[in-house]
Amino acid sequence: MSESPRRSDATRATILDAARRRFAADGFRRATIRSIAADADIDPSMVMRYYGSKDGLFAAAVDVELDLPDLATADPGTVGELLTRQFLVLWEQPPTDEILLTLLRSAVADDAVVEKMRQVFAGQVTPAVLRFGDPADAPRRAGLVVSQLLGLALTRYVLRLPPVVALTSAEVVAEVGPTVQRYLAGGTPMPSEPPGRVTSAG
Amino acid sequence: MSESPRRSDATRATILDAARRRFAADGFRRATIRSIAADADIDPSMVMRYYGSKDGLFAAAVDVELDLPDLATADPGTVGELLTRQFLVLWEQPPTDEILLTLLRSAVADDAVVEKMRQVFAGQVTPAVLRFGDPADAPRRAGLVVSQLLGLALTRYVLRLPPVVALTSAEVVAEVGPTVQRYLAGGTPMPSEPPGRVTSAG
DNA sequence: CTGGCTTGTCAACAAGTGTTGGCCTACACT
DNA sequence: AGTGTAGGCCAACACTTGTTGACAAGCCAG
Repeated sequence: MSESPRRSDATRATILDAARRRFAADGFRRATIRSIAADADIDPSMVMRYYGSKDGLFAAAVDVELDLPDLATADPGTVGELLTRQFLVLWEQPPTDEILLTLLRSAVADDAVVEKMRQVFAGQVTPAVLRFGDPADAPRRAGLVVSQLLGLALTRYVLRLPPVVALTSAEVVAEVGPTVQRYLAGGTPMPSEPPGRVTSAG
Repeated sequence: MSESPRRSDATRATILDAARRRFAADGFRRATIRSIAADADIDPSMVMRYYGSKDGLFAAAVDVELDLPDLATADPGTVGELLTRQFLVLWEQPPTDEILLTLLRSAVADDAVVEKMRQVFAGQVTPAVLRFGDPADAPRRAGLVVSQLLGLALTRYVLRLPPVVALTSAEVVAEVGPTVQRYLAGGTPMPSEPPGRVTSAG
């Protein structure tokens, strides 16, 4: 498969790198082929030649592997902190930091990217949670975990709310970790139809 | 103050209504003046005449008053659930539902809207939290609360992750309420230098 | 050196954008 | 009725976008 390394591989990589930065900084729609090409110091038409279209370039730019830790072998008591800490690493270290920022920024504006995020959720997050606790509950628990962690990413890396930015990594783990832990452990406080209890909501 | 009601007030309102819907559905950049005008069944130039520019229209469309409950007079034991429930109401009832969706969708793509969200945070959320617990800690606690609640909105109303969408309002309150409660109560579980406790995090 | 293929450049297209000015219509006031 | 003014529509501008095709330069095999 790894055929003769083309002479243009360097250009390809340069384009992809510039694209990741631009997409992360501006989101899908604001980032233009022309601006990406300018950053990479090449002609816009080259982007088209190597990636077919802007969509093709984007797809190549956001191909991500989260490499979540194996929750099955983790200490059940601190798995929430473990996952939170790993999440911070993903968002603060290359190359995933720019990719995730790109996904989040663009997902909120483009339906196609929303689908991509659902795939990441279903294909990488839920399976990780599946290896911990009751499998029947896994999607629900994964959803709750993601609601907290993506909210953290949103306020810390996109909206950059000062108090959230000010938190150190250790503080984030100490504050948010227990929340993730509780969601992962999954008390299922009150299903849809409790047998004999009173439902306070209609 | 309330001068003679212009004949065009109805048109103005129609435009604003269509704009809110379009902005909420498509975000700032995708929503075009032309599409909004088409929805309102009027000419695009009318939008310009009444709102000056697309930015002016947007500013008018996202003017929002959250009307958060007074946490000072609330039951301190269930304030987390109260705030979570109120948050759900905001996101599921007109007219705030479309406005908030618009803000969230657009904030992630436009820096100007990010600033607007910071203003809402600093001007409406933090003051509400300020009326509960230690004032010195308020921004930090408000940030954590918002990280959870905006993450909930993101996964439930924007990304529409199936397990999160499937939750009933009561279930959301039951699951997320305690998290908000814990953040609001603000144990400051473990600053930088814990006195004598064992820290499992490095 | 001479072909053929890759790599790169230039200019242009078609579509869609926000925005503007001119013109027609219809109401309100005298 | 006549007239001034506000409400509304049409066509066009200037600009940016993704995308395409023609054409020059550079490398490699013969």
